[in-house]
Amino acid sequence: MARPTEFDRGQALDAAMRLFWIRGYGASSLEQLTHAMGISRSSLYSTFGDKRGLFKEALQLFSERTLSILERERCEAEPLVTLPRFFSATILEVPKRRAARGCLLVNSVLELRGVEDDLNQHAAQELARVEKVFQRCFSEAQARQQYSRRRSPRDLAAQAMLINQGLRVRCRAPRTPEAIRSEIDLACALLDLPRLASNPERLQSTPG
Amino acid sequence: MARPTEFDRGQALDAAMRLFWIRGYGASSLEQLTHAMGISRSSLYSTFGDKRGLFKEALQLFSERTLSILERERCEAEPLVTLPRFFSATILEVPKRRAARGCLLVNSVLELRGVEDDLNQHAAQELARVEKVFQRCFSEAQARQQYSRRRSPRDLAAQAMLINQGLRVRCRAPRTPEAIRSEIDLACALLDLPRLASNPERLQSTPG
DNA sequence: GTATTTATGGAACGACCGGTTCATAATCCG
DNA sequence: CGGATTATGAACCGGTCGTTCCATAAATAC
Repeated sequence: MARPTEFDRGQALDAAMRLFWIRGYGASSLEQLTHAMGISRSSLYSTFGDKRGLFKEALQLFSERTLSILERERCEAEPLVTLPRFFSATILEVPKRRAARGCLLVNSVLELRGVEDDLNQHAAQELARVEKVFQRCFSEAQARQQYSRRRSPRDLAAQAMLINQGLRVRCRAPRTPEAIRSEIDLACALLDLPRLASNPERLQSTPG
Repeated sequence: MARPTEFDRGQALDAAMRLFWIRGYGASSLEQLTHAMGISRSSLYSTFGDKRGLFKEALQLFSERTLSILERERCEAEPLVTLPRFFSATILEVPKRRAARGCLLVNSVLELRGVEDDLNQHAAQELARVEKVFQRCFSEAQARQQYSRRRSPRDLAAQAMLINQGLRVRCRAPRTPEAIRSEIDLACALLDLPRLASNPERLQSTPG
């Protein structure tokens, strides 16, 4: 046998994902990455291959976290409130700095088109997985007679994703928390979904 | 007197804007910029100051072009169809490659947050000017009794901008023209705006 | 203990970055 | 033509990029 790895692979990947989330792929330098991850360049390269490999895993991690939040909300309450609660959970009920990161998948789709097209496709595919969960929400809501059947779940999910992406763009622009809150309400109204309860926002000031 | 400038400042700026539009700010190197603009580094620096200054002017140029398209559509037809026609003019009735660029302002807001915050603010401000025109469209449509007064023009403009941003994200993801077309229809439906006529898409294959 | 295997930190790589400098080319004025 | 002025291209700057390499540290097997 031989010397065991000192760092936690999952923790290191988590830190890398957070940096990519804030600064994007291109603007995250190796020095910043290794510093944030708490490991050396050689460990990074032996563990994740190269910067692109690390980024792919970060995209995957982000996608799975997002899907798990979405699935949790979907199981905890009626399908009709899944999306509003998802918006709230990922935008309002997080530290302000974190909300300003937007969505790593959306950020990556925009940054990498025409520059790193395979990474762009990777991000777009993961976004499609999210949209599929949106679709299931509308499908179940219609089955329970809680939502109009005028449109197919597929179209509704596309509309929801359109609005979700709009919200993630808004998050990256400088905006007050009240403005964000108001835009989430407007977003829910567009989709004929119930607005959030009056005070679900447990905003924290701790960085994350 | 002295030696006259050889290149056209406007043309050079236009070429720079196009490169920023495709590759973003960070991924556009000085070498690529000077090559695209057809001028040398010294000319670039004596004319535009530095890369940031050039980018600011590019943002401005893009914003004014966008606003002029929007104003043109607003004057040519009823305010109710301004937005659908704006979507069509900027997404459908352009070469495929150009549509894939999305919107420079949206791209910049996402790329530069936390990296170049003043440039990010610059882009966000220009987006706000676009939203103001959206607002005027809804205001006029309501005045002409062509649109419900249930919401204020301000809220309606915010909703329209949300959807506009969503569409610009979609444009940067790999999608077929038919899918894009369908999403524009879904976007218009969300806003209770008339869908586009059956065949307004004069798609070109020439690069631009 | 010794041999073996693997992880680690840090130095070093070539390439390219944005930005600057400067000698030269090109124009106009007289 | 000669002199003044300005645009231009190419070389150069220090710095940073992503990546590779290697000597060393740390663990197990014998």
